[in-house]
Amino acid sequence: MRKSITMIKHTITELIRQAIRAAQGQGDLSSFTLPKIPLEHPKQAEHGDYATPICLQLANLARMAPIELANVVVKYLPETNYLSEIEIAHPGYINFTLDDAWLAQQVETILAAREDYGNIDIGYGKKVQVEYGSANPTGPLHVGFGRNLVLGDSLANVLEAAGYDVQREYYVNDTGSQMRLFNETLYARYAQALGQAAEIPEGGYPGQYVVEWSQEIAEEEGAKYLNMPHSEAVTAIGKMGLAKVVDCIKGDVELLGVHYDHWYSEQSLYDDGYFAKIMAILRQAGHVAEREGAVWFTATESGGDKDEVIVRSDGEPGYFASDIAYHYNKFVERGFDWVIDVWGADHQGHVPRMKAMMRALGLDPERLTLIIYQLVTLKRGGEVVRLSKRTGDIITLREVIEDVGPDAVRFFLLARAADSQMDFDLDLAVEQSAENPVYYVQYGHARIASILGYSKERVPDFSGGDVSLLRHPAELALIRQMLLLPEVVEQAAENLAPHHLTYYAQDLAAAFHSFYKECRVVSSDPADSELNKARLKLVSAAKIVLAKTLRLMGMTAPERM
RNA sequence: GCCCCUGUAGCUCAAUUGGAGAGAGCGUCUGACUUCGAAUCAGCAGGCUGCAGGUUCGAGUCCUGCCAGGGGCGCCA
Repeated sequence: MRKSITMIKHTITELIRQAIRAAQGQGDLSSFTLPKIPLEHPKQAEHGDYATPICLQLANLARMAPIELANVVVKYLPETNYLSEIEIAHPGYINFTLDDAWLAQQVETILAAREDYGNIDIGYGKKVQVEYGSANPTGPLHVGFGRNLVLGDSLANVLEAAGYDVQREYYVNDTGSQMRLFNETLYARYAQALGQAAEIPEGGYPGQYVVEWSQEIAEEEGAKYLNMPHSEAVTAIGKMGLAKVVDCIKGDVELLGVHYDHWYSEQSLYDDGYFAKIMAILRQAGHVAEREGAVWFTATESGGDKDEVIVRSDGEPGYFASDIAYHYNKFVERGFDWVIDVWGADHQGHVPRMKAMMRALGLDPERLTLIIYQLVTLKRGGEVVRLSKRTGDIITLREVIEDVGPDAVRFFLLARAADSQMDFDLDLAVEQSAENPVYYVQYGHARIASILGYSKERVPDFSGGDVSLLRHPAELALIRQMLLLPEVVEQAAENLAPHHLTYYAQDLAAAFHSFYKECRVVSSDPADSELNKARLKLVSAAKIVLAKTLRLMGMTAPERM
């Protein structure tokens, strides 16, 4: 059973709310409705662990100077065991400092929570689907797609920790014109492999991998498809090709530690009747129009920026037809409360139509979130690498992972906000992978494992350790960092911004390394034996928090490196 | 031409969503291994947050106009 702990941040926020209400009840404050109470971490340590600027915000509403208001609020704040100091600072901040003894005690809380530490309850078990990756199944994954995978996968981890019921899905675009081109290419390569003269089609896929797959098919199946009607042969070979591509992609994502709950076939939307269903719904509601021989979704009437073709004049449904059916399936058939799609910036123009589609289907557009991340620019030694589909010159995710390592790739791709453009310099990535901050974090974890190993003979049992002995500034600083994990999870979940984890991970590791330098954990001095036990508890807790943070980012927590 | 994203230290990026002297990593420079891992620690230097206005008690963050970069504006996905 999944557990979660109450965040001290929320406890303090609630304390402030109660104080203001109490002051209003006693007539010391005029009555007004309370906004959300902001509580932040002051940048300077002398301002305490938490601070609220609420009195600055309420000054107008309360018709009082901020500093007077702060005085009133503080008067109504009850005594607690977790705050050692509450002070009012100019021009009206209230600063809170956590109590040292209370802090030390939190080590026990973390040890008891184990891998559940960091889990919070803001999702209330809401069913959410995160759809990410979803590259066209026409070849191995390209490096740039790594950002999509890492972003989506880490976000899914975070939402899970935040208490959502998360499903991870890969949408396999196994139909449409790109797929047909791929199949035609595959067939041409197959014919070539059997010594026939064949040209790959205009706009086809010239990559070497297609040649290899066709070769395999030729070896496995022989020449029988050469004697079939062309379209029949292409369909049959395409089916085998698709299986190979999907296997290839599954292998690629596996290398990054990405595991999907579900691979959803676009073709199945047509086979299972969802497309027919949504067409009937849209027609009945008057959201389609026929013009120029095509069937259009009149998005402009549902708040979209322009109309979109559903069925092309050649009778084939377009990609948007699938998108409508797919999302209808997600919300109505599969019952997701919330769907998050992770898309590259090259699809941003499509967002307003998706929202219009939601309205047309009678669904709340808020239930669909499109995360748009900026595309990765590939560089090699400072020069932009232009990828050419025409020449088949692509750089695969797999080769970069093999050069740099999965953890370093994940950390690098995760460490920026989705809105931030980023360059991926292949030469630099290999050169600098040894300096990747992920190793700094993992080293912290391995170091603790090493300490615990070292202590086994000298301090076989530290379960009776008294954490109240933890009073050293470096010890308390480490505990303070550990206490932030639930807040980071909350922040990352609320803003759909898993990149916060990478910064937190470094701060946490820094607090540990600093503590390690300052405080001897396993000392040979018998006078320190009780302190040793307390510190072994502290580092055990730190190991839990580091491991959890790494896991949320989809990285390994090594015992040694 | 219109729409979306971005512009912060030499480089790559953060900044709790409008809060207190704008912070990290890399790089530079100075120190620290004779007991638990130096893949580490302690410290120095580095800024007119692209430019100009505006809103606000308070702006890197919001508004307007410029400048620069990326992406989009297909019966491709």
